Amino acid sequence: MPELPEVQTVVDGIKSYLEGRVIQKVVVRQHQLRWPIDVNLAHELVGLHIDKVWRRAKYLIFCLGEGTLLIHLGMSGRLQIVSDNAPLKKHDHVDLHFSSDKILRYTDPRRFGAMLWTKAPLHQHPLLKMLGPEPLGPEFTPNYLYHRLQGRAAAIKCLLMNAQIVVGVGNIYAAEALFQARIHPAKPANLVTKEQCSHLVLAVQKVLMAAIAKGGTTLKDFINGEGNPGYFTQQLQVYGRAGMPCFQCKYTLSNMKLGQRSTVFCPHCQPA
DNA sequence: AGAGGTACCTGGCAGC
DNA sequence: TGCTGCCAGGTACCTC
Repeated sequence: MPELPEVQTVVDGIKSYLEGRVIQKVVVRQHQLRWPIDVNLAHELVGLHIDKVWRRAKYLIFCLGEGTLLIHLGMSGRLQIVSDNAPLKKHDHVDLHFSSDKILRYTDPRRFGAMLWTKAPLHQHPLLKMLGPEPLGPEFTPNYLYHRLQGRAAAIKCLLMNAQIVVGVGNIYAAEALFQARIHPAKPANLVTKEQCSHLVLAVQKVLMAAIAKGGTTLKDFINGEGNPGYFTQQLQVYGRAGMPCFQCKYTLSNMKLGQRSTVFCPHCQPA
């Protein structure tokens, strides 16, 4: 499942190939993603030059001169550079062709992803303008987090996953960061202390950077088109380990639902 | 405005 | 074996 580290890995992997190329042809086999792909997408994109490929939150952003292609991988999306005669699989929804024998292929079994074309300035785009700071950027500081949590009674984990507070922290990394910071996931956000905010900011950055470092491994699979979903799993301390002993204290890890999401934590290391 | 719930979708798995 | 039902996940949108 693509979280921020994997999206970053995808960007790092494809940008050097894509930047400077001109889109020659677009094939859309499945329009029904999270939002339907514009029926004119192919018509709009053909002939455009890819100036820049970058990431904001979990969105991949292709700057194409007169407009922008926004791609979200949702839960199960993949972007691969493959040979133009690579065999077509069931959920290969979109291909971008260039003046070479390689294509960019978008695959997404669960179709929670999105591919949107916009000519509006990016800072005004409704999907981007409400986003909080990047977790690895200079704005995400203990002070910032502490102030954003004031007056909020919701569980800290829910706010950590709220993209208006900070982007890119999904269910896995929220659980891992709270464990590292030794904060109970259900703790009301306004009761999290300044000191805990310091630990939490560091923990979020640490788990994300560790995963990005591991993403290098994923990158190979990604380029080879083999796909290995097991990345980073060896390093997970709590996620997916409910009922198993805590690596730190051997206490049995608990599971609870917060915001409809399963949340694993250690009742001993993360006291209420 | 904030909090909680729902919808979208499919593969994988448990239980019958 | 085959069916049913639940779960996982990100995020916009709806309701209270």
